[in-house]
Amino acid sequence: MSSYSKLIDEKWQKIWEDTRLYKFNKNNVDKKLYCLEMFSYPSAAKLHVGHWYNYGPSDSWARFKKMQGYEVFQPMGFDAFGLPAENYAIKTGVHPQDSTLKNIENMEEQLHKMGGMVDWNYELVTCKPEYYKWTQWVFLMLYKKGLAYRKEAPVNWCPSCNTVLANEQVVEGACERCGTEVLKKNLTQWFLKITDYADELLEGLDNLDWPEKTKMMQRNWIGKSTGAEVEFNVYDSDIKFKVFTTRADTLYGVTYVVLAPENKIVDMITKDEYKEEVTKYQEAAKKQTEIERLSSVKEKTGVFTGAYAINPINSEKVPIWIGDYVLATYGTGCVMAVPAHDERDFAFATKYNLPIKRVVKGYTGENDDLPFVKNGISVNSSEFSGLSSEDAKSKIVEKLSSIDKGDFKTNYRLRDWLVSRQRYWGAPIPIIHCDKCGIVPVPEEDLPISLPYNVEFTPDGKSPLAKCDEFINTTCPKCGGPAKRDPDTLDTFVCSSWYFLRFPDNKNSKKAFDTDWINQMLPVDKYIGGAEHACMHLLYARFVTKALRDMGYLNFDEPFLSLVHQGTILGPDGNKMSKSKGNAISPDDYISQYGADVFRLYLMFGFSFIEGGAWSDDGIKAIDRFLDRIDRIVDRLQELKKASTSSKKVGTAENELNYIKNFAIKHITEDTEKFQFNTSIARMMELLNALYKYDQDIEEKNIELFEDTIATLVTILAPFAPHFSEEMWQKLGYKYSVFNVCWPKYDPSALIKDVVELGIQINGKIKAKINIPSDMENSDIEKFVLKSEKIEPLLQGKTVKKVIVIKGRLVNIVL
RNA sequence: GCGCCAGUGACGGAAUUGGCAUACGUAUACGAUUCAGGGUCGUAGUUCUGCGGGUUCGACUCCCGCCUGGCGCACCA
Repeated sequence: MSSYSKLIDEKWQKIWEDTRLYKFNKNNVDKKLYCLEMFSYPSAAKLHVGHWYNYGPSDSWARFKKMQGYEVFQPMGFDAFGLPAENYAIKTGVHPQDSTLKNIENMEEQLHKMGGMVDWNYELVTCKPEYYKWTQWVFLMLYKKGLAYRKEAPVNWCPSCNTVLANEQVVEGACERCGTEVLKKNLTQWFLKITDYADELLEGLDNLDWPEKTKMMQRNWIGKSTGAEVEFNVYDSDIKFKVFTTRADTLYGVTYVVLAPENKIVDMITKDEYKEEVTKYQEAAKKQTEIERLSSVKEKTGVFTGAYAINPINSEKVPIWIGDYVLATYGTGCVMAVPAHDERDFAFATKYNLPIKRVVKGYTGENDDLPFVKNGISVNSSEFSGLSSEDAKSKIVEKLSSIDKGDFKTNYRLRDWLVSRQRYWGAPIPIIHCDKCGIVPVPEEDLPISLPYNVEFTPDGKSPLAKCDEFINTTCPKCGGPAKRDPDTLDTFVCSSWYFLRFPDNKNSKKAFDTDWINQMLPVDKYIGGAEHACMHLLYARFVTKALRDMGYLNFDEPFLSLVHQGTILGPDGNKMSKSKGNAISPDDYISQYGADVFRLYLMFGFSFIEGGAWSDDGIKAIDRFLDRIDRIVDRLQELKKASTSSKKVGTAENELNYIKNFAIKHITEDTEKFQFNTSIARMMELLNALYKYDQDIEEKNIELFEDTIATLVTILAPFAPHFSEEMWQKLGYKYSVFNVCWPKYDPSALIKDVVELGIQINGKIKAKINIPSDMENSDIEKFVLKSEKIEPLLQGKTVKKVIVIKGRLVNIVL
């Protein structure tokens, strides 16, 4: 049995706290390293494996960096506003504030038990007025900069949560949280103009040390598309409309146009005899759920409006249809249909017997059956016939531009960020609505707009705050007349879009943060958290950072220079852990049985950090054994020191041990840097095995080397098993704390072996292994190998065509 | 449907500027132990990288096609 247990954890946690070992020293800001893990939602349940898997390994990385001499800033906080607490309140009657604060207390205690290197003086909690005051300030700044605006929009409405959802929170037409089908509803909502930054958000990705996959997701999400806008006139009318297209080269092939059913001009152009049909279709489209509307397998439908449009390039008259496969929210809400060269238009035209006109042919020999959607050579396109699709695109747009009927245009899939929620548990939007003065921002000095405690928040589709008289009624700061506060609260992603700026200056009561100080402390050097935030939180945080930079509050462009996503730990059965499946692993049970370090080590050793994988109980026992073995070798050293004197000999065995020690230092340093904790720990195990071997094989030991190697092992282990390593360090009789020791450096000369073993291949197949002095020349190696007793017989009667010698690795003999 | 990533012993996983495949651990077997069980210590094996082809002296690694799994996007004009 190991002497390590959770008692050791408690002992060192107390000592660390008493000695303030993890106090962040502001004077060393020149050596700062901001290591941030995504803060967590204070849930009622205990810390789950996911929390440990995020915070444990990240903490080890941070400790590793501290030992390398960095002044590590690793804060901890809580993303404390949001729906779960409110839903819980609706169900149980416990006020969100009460449950949230209690949960935070719980989680703080549990996080302490993990043994993280956290300076808790920098803690922040987003639902406390001293934090959300500044969330409101950020909103006001965005408003003043013209980046926050209100508009009526068809929004995603979850009838179960009774709230508006952002596009990102709708998954396959259903509410991300509760799975209920999402409906459309028209409401006046607050938006943040993230689209103003679309291009910079896209281009900035190139220089970030982020997982390629995540960058790709953001690129897709932003969805930059370059093309042209083309203006069509409605026949017999003054009405004009624009379409967006990426295939201006197919303009001669337009045989009809389609408007989204929601498009405003539909009612203006529809001929009387088609009104009934069109209205019916619009109603039906409105009733459709997102699922039906967006399903790509669904057959395309539409109705004719009776109106015609004039193609600006050839003055052809084409019918105007409406169809729900055209999205009101993308481009201009209208498309020009080229059935010959677009699959959707082709399907639609076939169904409704609309003409199909080829204007592109394939290159010689290419199959160009319709619909032919690739680039080719323009045909039937007047003076543009014969041009390549690429050339025709630009030439046609240039012509349109010259007659003022179109121009090059870039579109984005990214939409503005909808931030208002008809919910209680969030930061109130600091805006006042006055009948006389309209929208009036709350003056900065009046912040925070406090969230009242006694509010009826049962959902009925209205903002709970609207029903709270003492909150909603106020006076207009401009005219002094009676006015109402904005009844909505901010999306919690607003809270988390700037929290990393607040951490280093969390106690500042005068400003959200001090610009000079934050410019020194940021950007975050290493950001660690789940991949599920790739398109929301990470994009919003980048946007807010850029906006604040443009207002002069920051001098850097990107908040997170380097990003790592941890994988997911699955249940022992390989499925996602869940209570209902009964495959959840409770960290607490393991902590009390084995101690925090065993649990943390197992999480680092048993998986590739970014991959994750299925839990296994056997793995944790292996780690327990590993620590036990270290404990025993430390005891063994004490014994040896008492019993015998050290030999000064440095022979083969000593060189070998020294080699493995330096090999371990080198690789652990490199691997830990890259979050490859599993291989780092494997190298420690090898080093430990070498120590056991040395102890067993060698009678007269070089105890100094033996001790030095053990000390190195404990030092290297410290970031991974902090409590245990402190205990061992103390047992070895060294001065507190092991975390004040410098991370060891390896001696390159110790890694050069006198003799190396080369693999000998004949025609690429390994036939033998031969020891060769490492300084032997290639030509000598060749001679030596060919004459060696293992190889020579194999070459009898054969001609050696070629010998390839790869120094230090292998020799390949080609026959 | 499109895009990206992955597929390695019984298992978790290592090794990709092409160079001794399976480090480390688990499980298994055998041996040792003042060895009941358990623990501890030591030793051992796992014809070979999803499938088929190609390039090469040499391919887990590069190229082409396919299969399987995961993730993302999904009428974006």
